[in-house]
Amino acid sequence: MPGPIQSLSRAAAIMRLLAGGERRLGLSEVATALDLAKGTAHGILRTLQQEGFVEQDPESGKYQLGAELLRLGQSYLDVHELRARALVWADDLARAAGETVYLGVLHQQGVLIVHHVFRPDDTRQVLEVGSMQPLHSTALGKVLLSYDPVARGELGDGPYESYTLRTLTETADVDAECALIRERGWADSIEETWEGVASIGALIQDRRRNPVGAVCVNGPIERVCEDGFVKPSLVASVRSAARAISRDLGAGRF
Amino acid sequence: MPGPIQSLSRAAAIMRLLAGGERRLGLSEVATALDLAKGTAHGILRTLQQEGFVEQDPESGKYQLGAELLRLGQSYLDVHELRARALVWADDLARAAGETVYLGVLHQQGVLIVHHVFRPDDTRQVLEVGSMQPLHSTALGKVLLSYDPVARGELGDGPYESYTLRTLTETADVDAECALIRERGWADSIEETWEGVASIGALIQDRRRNPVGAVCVNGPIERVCEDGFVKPSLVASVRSAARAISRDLGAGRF
DNA sequence: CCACTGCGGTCGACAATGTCGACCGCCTGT
DNA sequence: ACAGGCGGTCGACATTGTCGACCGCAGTGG
Repeated sequence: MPGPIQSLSRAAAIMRLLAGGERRLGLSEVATALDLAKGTAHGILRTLQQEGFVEQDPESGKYQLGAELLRLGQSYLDVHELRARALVWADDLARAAGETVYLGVLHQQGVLIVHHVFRPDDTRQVLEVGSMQPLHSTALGKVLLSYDPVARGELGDGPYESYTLRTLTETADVDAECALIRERGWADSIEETWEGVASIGALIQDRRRNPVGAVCVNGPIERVCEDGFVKPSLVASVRSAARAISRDLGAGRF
Repeated sequence: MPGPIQSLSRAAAIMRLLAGGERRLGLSEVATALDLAKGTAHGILRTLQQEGFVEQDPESGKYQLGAELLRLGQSYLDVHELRARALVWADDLARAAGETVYLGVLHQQGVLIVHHVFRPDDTRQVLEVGSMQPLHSTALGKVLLSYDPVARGELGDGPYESYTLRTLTETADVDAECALIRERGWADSIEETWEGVASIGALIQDRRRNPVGAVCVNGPIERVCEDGFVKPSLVASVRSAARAISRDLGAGRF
């Protein structure tokens, strides 16, 4: 049965729609947005609600995502092998670098953050686990673009979204950058996504040498850079952390 | 169409199954566990995989939960009104009490942790957001049991699971405890779930005075208790935080 | 080395199933 | 009081998901 199950795809589309709009959505809004008959949308929403994937505000009748998704998302993290192996290394890296550490994997057209170590002893920070970052303007993303053909395929062509003056928006520029990254073995991103923020990333491979994710350190440009370039000592720390995690995954038998 | 959509319910069951077993599951395992034809299970898994809810280990062919669940789970938190309003109050409470703070809502037969403030300046701790706690042996759970008839209904009767010597396992004992909680307006749990750990919880209501969740402080018995009882000052802090959050939700118009 | 057994995956017939659009009652704003 | 919008229901229809037999492969024990 090589066709996807229609009702399931539609249910997924509804959940993505609910995740996208920051506010609750009514039945009719959902139906028209996805071009479904109201009855059909209602049947799907009813089932999703029953299963806990969607909740309905009893006052307004509008729908939002449900708690079961949080629970299952947590289960995803529990099983995630890369994350489990990387926990301790990421911690060490954050301590050594004195900066925030992210661990990301390719997901659809972006990088999904699966682990986040707060910058040691600093102000309050928000946990980024579960959020997405763009492929073409972050260190994590550019690492994956450089080594994972699937990631490059997902990105496609055409001008990419610009976040700052330094964002690379042209296909040719990004591809050239990726060639450089492959050559030297690490990626950086200096104010390409957020003003004042720079990061350095490196690849994580599994036992078959397939790219499975990336680590990066992330911090204010004043602390991460020197004379306009990222600090070599930080690059070394990130690369050695990435190698350590890869070895832990079984890629280390050189 | 008052019947749930079969394929959707089955897909949900598959995801729950994958979330339950800590290891990856094969197609046949899934099919037999849920009493489905292999072809049917495969169709559902294929669709779930395509949508990112399930991933397949290309080596072994076995299935596990997918990254999209993490992303959607995060979106759930983003929209969650109770959590958004409670963020700052929970922080204040943690600082004032010097202990871990949890924020939980009823979900199925347990309490789902939707926010977790780490104990201030202490050792490394694991984030509990997304995990579940039992209803009958935690401060959060007993608060919800006492005020939310739905929670009481979900719990059912019969001896409950015992975690320590102090866990209440009999229906009558739990109900008596809940009556006491309603009378005094707060719940505690001293070593009823984990040895050496005590917690104090209070109810959060929305603008229509419906129970929507609970807050608690949680810490080692030596710091939370005095002479075998929880410290009154902590009780006061928790209750005032719960009132503050409720007021923020619109319940405060007395 | 080769049956054998288990796996994940495919196929096509069948009818159970989800879909559709008209309809209902309710609430809100006019 | 009315009109217009909402969420929700209903029943006929045929599209759609389901089923069980089948395929090729990999590991295994004789």
